[in-house]
Amino acid sequence: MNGGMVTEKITKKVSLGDVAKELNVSKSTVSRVLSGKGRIGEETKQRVLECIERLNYRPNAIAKSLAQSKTFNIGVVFPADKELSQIPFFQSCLIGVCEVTSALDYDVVVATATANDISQLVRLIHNNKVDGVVLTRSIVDDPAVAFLKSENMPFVLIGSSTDSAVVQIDTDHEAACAELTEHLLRNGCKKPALLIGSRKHIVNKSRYQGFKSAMHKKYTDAYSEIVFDDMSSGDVIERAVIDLLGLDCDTIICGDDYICSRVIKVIDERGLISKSGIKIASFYNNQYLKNHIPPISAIDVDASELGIAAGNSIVNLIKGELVPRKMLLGYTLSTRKMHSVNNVY
Amino acid sequence: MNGGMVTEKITKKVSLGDVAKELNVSKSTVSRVLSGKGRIGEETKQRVLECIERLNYRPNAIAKSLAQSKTFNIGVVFPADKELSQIPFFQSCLIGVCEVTSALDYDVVVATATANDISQLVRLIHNNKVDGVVLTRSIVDDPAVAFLKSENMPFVLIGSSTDSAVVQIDTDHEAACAELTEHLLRNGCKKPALLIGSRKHIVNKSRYQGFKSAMHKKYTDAYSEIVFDDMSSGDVIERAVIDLLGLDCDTIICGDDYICSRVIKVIDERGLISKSGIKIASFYNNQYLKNHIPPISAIDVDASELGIAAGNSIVNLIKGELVPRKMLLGYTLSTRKMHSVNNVY
DNA sequence: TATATTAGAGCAAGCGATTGCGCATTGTAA
DNA sequence: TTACAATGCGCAATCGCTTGCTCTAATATA
Repeated sequence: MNGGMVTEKITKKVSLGDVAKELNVSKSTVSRVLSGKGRIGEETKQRVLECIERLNYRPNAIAKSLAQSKTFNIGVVFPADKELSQIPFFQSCLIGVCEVTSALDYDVVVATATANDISQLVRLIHNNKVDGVVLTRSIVDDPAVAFLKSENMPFVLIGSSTDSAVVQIDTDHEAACAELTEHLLRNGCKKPALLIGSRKHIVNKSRYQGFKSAMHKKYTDAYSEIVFDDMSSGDVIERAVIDLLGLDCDTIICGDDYICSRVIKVIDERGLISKSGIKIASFYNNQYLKNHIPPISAIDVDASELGIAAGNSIVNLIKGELVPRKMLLGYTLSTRKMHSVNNVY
Repeated sequence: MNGGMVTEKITKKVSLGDVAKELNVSKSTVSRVLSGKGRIGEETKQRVLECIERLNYRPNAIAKSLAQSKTFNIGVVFPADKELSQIPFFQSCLIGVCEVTSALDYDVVVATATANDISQLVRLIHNNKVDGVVLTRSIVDDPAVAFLKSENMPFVLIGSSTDSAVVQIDTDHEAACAELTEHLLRNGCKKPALLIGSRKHIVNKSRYQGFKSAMHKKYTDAYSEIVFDDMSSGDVIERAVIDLLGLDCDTIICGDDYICSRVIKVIDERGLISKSGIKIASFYNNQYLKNHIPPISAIDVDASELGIAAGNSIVNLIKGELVPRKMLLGYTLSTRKMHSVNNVY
């Protein structure tokens, strides 16, 4: 707008003291108009605000942190395990958390972690860099949970925990899996199989429950179940599928997109979809799998919504407000049908 | 280990002053043994270290930041645009950045941004919360780049820029696309088409160059090219594919996984893969697409490697060291063949 | 032995905010 | 008119750590 840019660039950052000096008022006064705490005359207030604007003053968050012993940062733990690092679920969570916390004037600092290595998280906490943490997945005996509790650090978990003291935000996986299963049974499925990862992941336990209860309602025991302890190997999954095919299984419910993609591979390779009419269902199926022909029925979860809820909860928790101990968010059952009518599913 | 836990939990955080007092030395001394700067006698040093250990003292990173006017945080800008939020590429980048910065005692704070909205980034910078920034995608006339330059904030870009002053870390997309194209031409492809997103994304310009130069080498003009301005709509992509099929195109090179998945859908729906033998190639193809039958040839990029390089560069930049202005990292051409021999590709 | 170095450690002033307390000044009730 | 409360602001301590400078004692040099 004007030619003053150059000189402006050269000037050092202006501090609260600078604007106080400029106005011949005390730093307290400036600080108080900024924070809204304390008693300030209307006129002074306006003068201060004008000056702040004019000098382009930006409060230094670090100094504020030190004075208040708060960081205004919340930590997000991001799984870095090989088999999880490709799942967009966490990415969406993160975006959701950022969205709310940013609006509440908090920032998000991330630490990656694996099931065995939480050293980045430990560093973060020990350096006092965050006021609270959100965990984005849950495993049983999670060392991260244990650590955060021992450090007395507020945290919320996206997922479920057997520890009723932790604040949990989750999809109702049990209900979701039950609903998916029932849908399949109502639509011609005779002998479904459930293919999920290790029960170390609590989500898998829930799904297993949902699956069983749906089968039970139908008074049938004609199902199979397979649980892997090591999802990272595609080969294991593929062998399991081959086994299932030998057991007259007519539908495979996959625990996540990764499993689903491997299942598809085995079936496609053998051209079995069209021949034997074996069908596939899944959870979380992402945009790639959504385009699969024939379509896959799936439980869709809005991960960014989980992130948003988690962000709100952790901030409230930090502020000492009451937060629900367990929140269950909705899901969507997408039952996709073929456009050509003869393969309704 | 012992029963002292309870009392330890109750005690307030111990500060540098506490350990100084305990040892009857000055705070400077403690500070200096921690930082390694200044002259300290060997014996005192040992005493201090022992005491730190005994009292379980953790330096307060905030106070350190204030004293040194450094935050030891680096910002990572994460795209939140709808069509990008599902791409695991950025997630891997992030993990890579975290890995190095954590080792160098820096933390990562993320800000999401879209092509139009960089307000989270602005907040981050204005609050003085980071010492440097890494951008994870490049668009022409990026407002984020302009902003960071105007704020005089060090940053590196994962991607390429026409602005030769910015530090860039990228895959050689031009070479990669040329190599992929040549591979296809050598293997029976007669009339390939390039399907990429808007040239606002610099990566697309590069690929276009690579494609053209490969075609030129082969002295052929028998190609089609299609560029979308709006990748977010799957319908647009699908219509484009139908157009291409009408043009006798025998191979489609997709700019990314999202495009690829839509292309696959159209082709699968029509059963064209087997019938007309149309083939698909892609960039970045992820674990889901990797399982596709028939296989897809693709350029693989190690995103976490890009993140690692970016993390190193930004830290060096912050420290005032020299960093290469432009780094090109490797890529892998995965030419997948069918296991059944009659469809080599 | 006298003098110049140097090693080891402390003092105190920052860094840029927040905040409890105290002191005028004004408004209000007695 | 007097006493008291409310209002508006400033003083200075504090948060926990860094760092330039100073001082002393030990060591090296002449």
